[in-house]
Formats: sequence, C-alpha cells, structure tokens
Amino acid sequence: MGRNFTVLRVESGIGASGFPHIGSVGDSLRAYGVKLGIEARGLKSELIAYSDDRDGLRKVPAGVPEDYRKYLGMPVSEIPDPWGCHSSYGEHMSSMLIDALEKLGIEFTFISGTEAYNSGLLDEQVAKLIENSHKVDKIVREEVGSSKPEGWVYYWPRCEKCGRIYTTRVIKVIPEEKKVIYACDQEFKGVKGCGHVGEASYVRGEGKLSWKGEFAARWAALGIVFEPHGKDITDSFRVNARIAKEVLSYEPPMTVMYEMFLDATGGKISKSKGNVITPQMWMKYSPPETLRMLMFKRYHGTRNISLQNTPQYINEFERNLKLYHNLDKIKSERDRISLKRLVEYTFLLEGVPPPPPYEYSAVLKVARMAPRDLSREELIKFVGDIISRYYDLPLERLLDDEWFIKYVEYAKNYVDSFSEEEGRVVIPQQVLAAIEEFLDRITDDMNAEDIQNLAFQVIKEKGIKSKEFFRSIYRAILGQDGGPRLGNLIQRVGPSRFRKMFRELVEEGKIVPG
RNA sequence: GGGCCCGUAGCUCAGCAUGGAAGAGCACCCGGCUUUUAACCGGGGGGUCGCGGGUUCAAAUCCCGCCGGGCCCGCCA
Repeated sequence: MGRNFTVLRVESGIGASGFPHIGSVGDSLRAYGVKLGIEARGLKSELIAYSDDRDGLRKVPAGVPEDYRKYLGMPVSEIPDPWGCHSSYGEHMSSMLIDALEKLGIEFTFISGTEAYNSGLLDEQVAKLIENSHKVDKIVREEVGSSKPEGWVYYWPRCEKCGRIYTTRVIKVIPEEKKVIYACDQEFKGVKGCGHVGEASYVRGEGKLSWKGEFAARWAALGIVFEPHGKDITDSFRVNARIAKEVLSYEPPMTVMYEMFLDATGGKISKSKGNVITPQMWMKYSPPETLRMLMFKRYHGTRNISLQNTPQYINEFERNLKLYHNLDKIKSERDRISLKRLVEYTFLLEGVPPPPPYEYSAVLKVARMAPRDLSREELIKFVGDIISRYYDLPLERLLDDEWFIKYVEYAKNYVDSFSEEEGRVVIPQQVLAAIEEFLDRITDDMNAEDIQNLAFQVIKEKGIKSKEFFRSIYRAILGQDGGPRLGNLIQRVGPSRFRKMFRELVEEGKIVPG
C-alpha cells in the first residue's frame, strides 16, 4: 500500500448538513465491512466516522424552519439546533446518523471535522495545500476544470464578521505567518458576502479546505487506507487522489464506488418525491440484519429498494440463514463461498445464530388478520398463540423470544402502513350461504376437531365442493388460496371473533356474492 | 458537454471477474389415494439472456456499435 501503519484505518464521512437517509448508512456499512475484512486477516483496523460538521449549510432541508436561509454558507457546527436538543444544527443531524449506525452494530471512532480543524489535526496538510495552491489548482483544472479564476486557493476562510465560509475568497497567502488575507465578497446560493476584508490563520482552524483537497488532507492526517464513495463524488476522489500523490506525496487510499439507492420504480430518491427512506424508518419494518445483508450483497451497482418490500428482504434473509446451516445444499462451490461470506458479514463476523423456527411471512399473515383494535401486548399474544400452535412451539418460548416480538412489531407497522386495499373477494352465492351457515353453527366451546367436522358436515348438506368452501374462506381472511387447517385456525382465533371478522368483511363490501 | 449503472422467466433478481449444456425466490398451473386443507409436500409450464456485428471449436459471459430505462458531475461536497 505504500504506507506502513500498525492500525489500518478506514473512513466514512458522516453527513451533518441534512437528515440522514438510507444511503448515508450505506457508506459507513461498506467501510465497516472492509474493516472487518482487514481484521479477519489478523490485522488491526479502525473505522473513523468523520463528521462533516465544518461544511457550510448549502440549503435549508424540508423540515427545517424556512428562516434558516439566513445561515446559508455558515459551518453547520455554528448554526443553532432548530430543535434545541443539541449544541448545533450539525450535531443534531450527525447524531441522528450516529444513532442509526449504533443500531446497525457498527463500531467506530468519531471525529468531528470542526474539532479536527480547531485542534490542529490537519494543520500540516492545510499549510502544504495552501502554500502549494498553484499545484492544486493545476490538478483541478486538468481533472475536472474549474470556474474559478486562475490561481484560486481552494480554502474557505471563515468570515469573522458574518460567520460564513462559502462567501469568501483568498486574496493573498502569507506563509511566514500561516495566514491568508480574504475578502467576503462572493455570492453563494443567492447570499452575498458581507464585504468584510480580513485575515485568517489557517493553522488555527479559521477556515476550511474546499473539497478539492480536504479528503487528501484527512487521509494523510488520519492514515486512512480505505474509504468508499458514492458515485456523486467520484470526481472529488480522483482529484484528491492526485493531490495526495502529487502535493502531499503519499499513496492515496483504496476505494470502491457505489451507486445511489433508487426507489422501487428505479426513480431517484428525493424529498420532493416523498420516497425518502431513513435508517430509522427501515428499522420500523425490518431488522438491521436485512439492511446489512442488502449492503454487503453487492458493493456497487444500482439497487432499488422500498419499504413495501421489507417482507421479501426478511424472507431472503431467513432463506440465506437456513442455507448457511445447510451449505451442502448449494451445488456450486463459488455460490457456497459467497453465501457463507454474505451471511457471516451480515452478522458482522460475530457468529451466525440458527434460523428462527418460524417465518416472518407467517407472522405477517397472522398479524394481518388480527383485529385492528388490539393493544401491542394483545397482538403479541394473538400472534404468538397461532404461531406457537402452528409451528408446535411452546407459547412461553415465543413470548420470551425477542426476535419473535420484533417480528410482530415489524408486522404491525407494516400492516398499519401498507395494508393495501385488498381487492374484493367474490364468493359464489351457494358457497357463501354455506359459509354463513357454518359460521352460525360454530360456538366458542367447540374444539378444532369439532369445527373441522362441522365444516364438512355443512359442505355435505349444502352439496358444494369442499375445495371451494375452504378456498373462499382463505381468500377472504388470508388473501390466499390455502392456509392452516381451518378448524385449528378458527379455534385459535376464537369462533365468535372469527365470525365477526368474516361478517365485517361482508359488511365492508370486501366479500361479495357472485 | 463529461461519466457511471442497469437491461436474463409474469415480478424481484443471481450468474458475467477466470467463455464450456440457461438459474433461484415469488407468482401461476396441476396433483397429494372415491370431497377431513396442507400458510405443507411433489410436479409442471414459461426466457430470441435488449438489438446488431466481431473474436472463438464454444459467448448471457470477452470486444465494437446501437437502442431502451435510470443516475451522477459540470455550484457545494
């Protein structure tokens, strides 16, 4: 790698300018995967989560008071927290992301960009870059071009008058005193500089490197050997890699480029489209494992994700987990290795537990047919009841099982949010009449066997096909053609409750005679 | 203007690095001993691997050119 370190550090940027979304954790997760890989080879590694809280505010995100426009161009670490719970806007935003990372089980060392500048961590690199700004400028022009005038210094002094950084420009560098003379006369996003002319020391954090050099400085100062990057900053990485080599004289870190996440239709994820997924939202519907699996499955390439598909992701996760414990079933050696690796990384190399003895899809179906007015505890009991019966597990075991409880919660959230208007179920008149009759005759004191027998008795009396009878009920209640033995199902749900559920569906027009 | 990703079964995708008999899950269809149902088990249909060239004994896979869908950069990062 060209550099020798006892600890191989990887880095991930922690955005502090806006609300975190699902892609934000993807960067850290990918970096963390590399860290685990390094450690698996017996080397020491560390993930640095570097908060970009020195960045200036570029736009006021939806959900932030409109008058925050007045802070445009100021470092987010110096803007007050709109909610008042953190010491600054930037800290509020990055703490949300940090919370998500912790929930995902990522271990990292946090570094605040603002503190990095203030503490002098980057001094050596900042000085070198400023004092060699003609070299940086040349690289920028060769690689990506620049709209800035020739000889531009890629450093944003912080205006001591108005506090902005993106409205300033360096007029003169005075290396002997490690300071620059600047003018606050640039325009940024419609905000004009205050016109102040002053001086700023570049070794006391009175400013910030532009992206054309900041990565290179960070990598050097922190000894970073790997950092992933989204495709939106590929240019930035290329420029910084050259700056690392040609100005700061070291081998830049390795990287992978990854694609942005897209929504289910392949469209861009954006606030205005209302399809933004935050890590917190994800974890309302699906365990962290599924998110880790998704991220580790493919390091680059476009991915379409949607919260509505969470049951599929959980299903895939369960399948992989089962396969992991049955590797012999996989014919191809290569598939076997990649599945093994995927599952182990999904569990962060901390050991792979056995698959749960029940399936989320079953939990979801039961939750879907549960009455809506149940409390959380009642719902857990309701689902636990039926699932324990179905999978032949002791009920207490389920009620003690954290994973199961979480499944029920995911399912409840899912049903509440996405319970699609199921289409109507058309049931032939005769069959419907038979079902009505059957419902009339079931009583709460009947056992599963009785109910089952009664079903067939009614079927005989009415002279209809058993298949149609059962299928109609399953379609109406579960939205599918088959299900658990009807007697068991009704007995577990409770005959009168079941009757009520069915009749409500008729009243709501979800079941129509045909 | 520059760059990237994707296109394989109805749907979601794997396979492409290192060319060697088209795959999975879901969905669908059919069975499961003369009507006791099974969120299960067994079986099945279904694909010009976007299009056209090229290399090769052999191409989903490599090369070139198109077409379609999408994304990013060109302010900031």
